[in-house]
Amino acid sequence: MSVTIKDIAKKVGLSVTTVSRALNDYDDVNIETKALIRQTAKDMGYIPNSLAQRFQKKKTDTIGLILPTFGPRFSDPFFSELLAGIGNKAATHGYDLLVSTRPPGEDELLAYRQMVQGHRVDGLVVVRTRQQDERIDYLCNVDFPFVSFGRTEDDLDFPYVDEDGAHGMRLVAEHLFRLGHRKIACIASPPELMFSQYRMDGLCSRLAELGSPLPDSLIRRGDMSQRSGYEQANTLLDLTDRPTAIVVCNDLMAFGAMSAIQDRGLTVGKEISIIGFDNTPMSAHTHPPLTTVHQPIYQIGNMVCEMLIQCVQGQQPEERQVLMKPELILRQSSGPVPVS
Amino acid sequence: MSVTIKDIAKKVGLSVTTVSRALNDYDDVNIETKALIRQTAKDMGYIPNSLAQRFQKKKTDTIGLILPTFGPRFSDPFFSELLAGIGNKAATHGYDLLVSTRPPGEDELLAYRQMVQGHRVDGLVVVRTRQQDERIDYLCNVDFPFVSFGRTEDDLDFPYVDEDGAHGMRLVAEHLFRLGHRKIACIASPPELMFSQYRMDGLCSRLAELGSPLPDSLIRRGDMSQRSGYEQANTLLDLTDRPTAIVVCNDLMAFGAMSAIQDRGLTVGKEISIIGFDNTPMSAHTHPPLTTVHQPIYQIGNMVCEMLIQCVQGQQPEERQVLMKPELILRQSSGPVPVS
DNA sequence: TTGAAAGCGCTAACAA
DNA sequence: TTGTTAGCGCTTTCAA
Repeated sequence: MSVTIKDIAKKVGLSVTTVSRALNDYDDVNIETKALIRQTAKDMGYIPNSLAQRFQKKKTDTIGLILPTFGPRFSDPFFSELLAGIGNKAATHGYDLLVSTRPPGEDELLAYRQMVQGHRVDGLVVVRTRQQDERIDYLCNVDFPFVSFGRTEDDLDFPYVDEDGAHGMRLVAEHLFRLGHRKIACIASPPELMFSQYRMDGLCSRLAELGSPLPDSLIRRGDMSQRSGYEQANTLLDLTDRPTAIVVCNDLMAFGAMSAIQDRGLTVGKEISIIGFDNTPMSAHTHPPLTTVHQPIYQIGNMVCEMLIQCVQGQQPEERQVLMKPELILRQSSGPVPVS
Repeated sequence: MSVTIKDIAKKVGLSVTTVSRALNDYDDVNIETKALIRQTAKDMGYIPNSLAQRFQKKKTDTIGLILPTFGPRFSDPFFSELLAGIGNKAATHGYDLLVSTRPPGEDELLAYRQMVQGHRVDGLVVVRTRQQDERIDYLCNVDFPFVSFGRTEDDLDFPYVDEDGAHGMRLVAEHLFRLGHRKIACIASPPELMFSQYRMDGLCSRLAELGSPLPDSLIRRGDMSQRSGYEQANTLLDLTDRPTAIVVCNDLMAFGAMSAIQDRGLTVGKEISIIGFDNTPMSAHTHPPLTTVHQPIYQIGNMVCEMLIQCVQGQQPEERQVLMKPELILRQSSGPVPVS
């Protein structure tokens, strides 16, 4: 089986304590002894049993992430990029990443409990925050280290990174208004998701300020998938007084909306403008390319992870609550209102 | 701090042994005693310390996955869907998923060593196999449980799931040939990836059989990203004797290729046909929708995970090597060769 | 049906 | 500079 420090101790004729100290580079070990032990360990192919180490230290050197995935067809580029951002940063600090995928609901909170109370991870990343977020309530309650991507409604004082969705949408509103659009519709994301609220707030308030408020009759709700973007766009296109622009709360639904428009022989960016949100890599490569709001997901993953590791190691991150200013990426899916 | 079985033992006035046995549902415990203990445990909010359990049992109930990600901009829907397939299946069996992201190279193998020899996981999933795959050599050598998604060149006898890429590409070749295309080009994926080889073999051999062999001058290599699909397509479009169809080895590059064509004012599916491979959710929503080869990634993730868990638990999976037959999905990006 | 005790591999307080 | 010893929380053998 595996080589243990006991084996090494036996081989060199010293105690396990000394071996342990030598391997952990303590400086109360004779320098030659240390060299001998370390060489022997290497020769014997010793690799510490991390199960034992962790048990003993009560640290897992692992951070957890529970992805809220609905249904089997989960493939939002959002998550894979976030995962990479978190995972790569974790790796540079010697941390592992433990991932579960659970649909929101009963089971989800259980997964959090198991990670926390089962001592499976040292800290958690929470993503896709909701208005009243039981996950965050729980983690605050048990005082477990976590950092979230996103805020919540009741402004608890926990560390987070978020993008300023309201600001992003204000840019969108101004852009469309400047292009002359006055019949603007919107396909929103699920209202319980916190970012939906910020984005809608920004869009509605800015449009109202500009004197072109968004009527309820032109608001649709989708589930963030292409399919639902497609379906919701169709209900808007069926209206007798069709909108000239549709603001879509995430790129994926925007792609679906574009198909719906094109299926009717209309030209995106001419007859109808479409604006997305996320700036997924795909958005630069649709036809026409999609005007959208950039969200630096990979960097956000990096930051969240960095902050979490600081928390876990007992330091206060210098910035506990970060709000990133998004940027509007102009492409060809949005254009001047058509003269008709 | 956390509740331990010792606390429960104290509370009910029994030994830790009895508590442990009651909680593990041994049948040599008085039925009433058992009920009392379990109820008490629940009341006290006991959750076993998995660190201790695992250390003791020498099992982690965790499977590992190391994603070979190049560069920071990692967002292939392929991985997120595979991850969901593996993760969800793992969860139903009570297994955790430990994920690292490493670019192929030195560090990557080290990550494997750490997972294996540090007892961090009970088994591993290997993805994106390469021709001579050191990861697989290593795992075979140390006789560690693993299942791969993909085969290797030297046909070692290890468990895998793969899709029959050669077959998929044969379908593509036949489809284009039937549509009258004779000037067919190809944007291939990196040659060291095993699936590239199968796909190219299938494409080239079938086209040759049909009497329309693919000349080297019409083969390009990309890195699987949209950007590189765009660039490589441009080099093909610059040719004086332009191809009438381009077969692209993955959807992402196909999307890029479509943009390149459209940027020149050409119509995809009319002047030039494009065929992808993967059937990512996005492919149904491009304009025009992409003809592609379906690869059931989520299900493959499920199967790989299922097989691995069987291996880990010491059973032989009934099928050790699974090859799935892909299907051609006809959409509007491919059409009859233009009359010119 | 229950309990005492050993031990998993490692670290660390304390003693020598 | 080194060794002795205890202990992390749990399972499991053995004895009662």
